[in-house]
Amino acid sequence: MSTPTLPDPATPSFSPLYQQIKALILQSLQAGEWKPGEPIPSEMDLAARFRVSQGTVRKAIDELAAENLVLRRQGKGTFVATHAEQQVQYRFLKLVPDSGDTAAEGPAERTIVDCKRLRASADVARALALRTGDAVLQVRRVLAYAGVPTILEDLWLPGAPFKGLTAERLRASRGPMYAMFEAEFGVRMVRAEEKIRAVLPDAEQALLLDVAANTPLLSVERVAHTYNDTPMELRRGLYRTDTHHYRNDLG
Amino acid sequence: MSTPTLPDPATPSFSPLYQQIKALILQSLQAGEWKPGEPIPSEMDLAARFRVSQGTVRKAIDELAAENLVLRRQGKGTFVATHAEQQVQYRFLKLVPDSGDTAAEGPAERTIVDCKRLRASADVARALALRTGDAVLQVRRVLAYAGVPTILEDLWLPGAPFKGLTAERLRASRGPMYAMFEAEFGVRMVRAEEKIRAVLPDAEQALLLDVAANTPLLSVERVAHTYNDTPMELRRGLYRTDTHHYRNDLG
DNA sequence: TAGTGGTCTAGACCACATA
DNA sequence: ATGTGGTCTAGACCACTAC
Repeated sequence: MSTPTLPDPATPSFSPLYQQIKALILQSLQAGEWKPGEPIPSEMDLAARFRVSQGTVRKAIDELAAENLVLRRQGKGTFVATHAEQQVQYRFLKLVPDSGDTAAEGPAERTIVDCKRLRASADVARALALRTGDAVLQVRRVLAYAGVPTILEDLWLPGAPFKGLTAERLRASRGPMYAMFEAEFGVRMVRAEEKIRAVLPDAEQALLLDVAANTPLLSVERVAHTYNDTPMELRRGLYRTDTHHYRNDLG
Repeated sequence: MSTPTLPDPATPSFSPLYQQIKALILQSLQAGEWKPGEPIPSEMDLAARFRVSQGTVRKAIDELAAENLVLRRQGKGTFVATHAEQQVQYRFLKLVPDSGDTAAEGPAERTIVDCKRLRASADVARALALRTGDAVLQVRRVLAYAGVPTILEDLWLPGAPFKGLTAERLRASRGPMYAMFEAEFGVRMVRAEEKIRAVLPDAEQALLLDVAANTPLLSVERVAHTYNDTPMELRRGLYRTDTHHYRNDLG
């Protein structure tokens, strides 16, 4: 009944109480106090823990839910969001078949072309907030739909958090790669930004995607971030857009 | 002091009260009871009008604000969103210069190439929820940055709501086209969806964008909707991505 | 000073899921 | 029956804006 985990509400600090609560919950998420897919404590429990009203906790969780960090399920609880969810699988992949029938087409067939350790070039280092020459992993893979190679991806990961990642482990994993990152390396991708251009493939890329050298392709450069906006992946994708398109909703 | 504009809260219907309030406010927005840029009544006024608590009105407005239909300004009021706002200008345009310095580059130079009335083809009619052969307007324009033609747009508008739109009026208007649609035709674009592909230009397109015929370009097909998800514009853009890129944030 | 939206609380009741 | 999140209310106080 004495010092709460929290700055005294009587000294309102500078940010609203619910923002402070949100930050505290975020810290627990980041620290791994609750694992992806698991429920976090109920609103009442959190309210007691932080010595605020349930309504204040609710507003904090509302914002976390809006940012897709947690998932509310009525009657059951609030759960730590995960890329392994069936409903939100491939959250970051916006390429959809022209038919619009995502389900009929089934999951992509995935081929790991390559996975090697190397030293970060200047631009890779900049994107991952590393220093040039730091250890990184580079993965190249191809995704095919109905036997048609459609996506060629090169991705770079910081060496330290992904120590032990090999082509074999990539081939062995079933679901989305980001789900594997969560389960095996404790790295949760929370937000990403993409820069999209139209390009022509080089000879090797054309071969891997089975297209002519003059076929225009989407170049999608993605930087994915974990908590605190820490960049944890640089991904350069080449998308064929003869049977698929990149879909974007503008609110 | 008798019949409220609202179903009796004692008969809760099937959707939450705040959703019903939201729908009623939406109707007033759609009917033009308050014009773009103007304030809507205060939360207290709306609560009295609908005979619910201020908190319920607040939650309804919260959702409208999250959907960018209204804009809250502390201490001043809640305002009908508009495309003419300085801060949210070009809400739907995701092409940004590679330098990232949007401001330094200044607004685009706009050239109206063409504006004509014609009959809707099958695909245009489908996108605009019209019948093939219905009257539509077609506009073609080029946007240039620092003298470099960068965007070539063809857009189709339903004939009826845009009666009286001419190339002259387009050339005369200053701000974003969507702001002009609001002010001159009472049509507010609220939501849009885009399908993006990589393509090669035809001869005419290459000429207008001043690029070689084998230059890959982004094809951005946008359908913009007004209230009630009514499609009101089909726009096909060709973007040069040598100095700009399409930027997308994935939450 | 008055009015607006923003925060915080406390309590009642509802809808859903589980045991 | 119990516990969860979801809705609704009422009232107090804060922060910002305008006059």
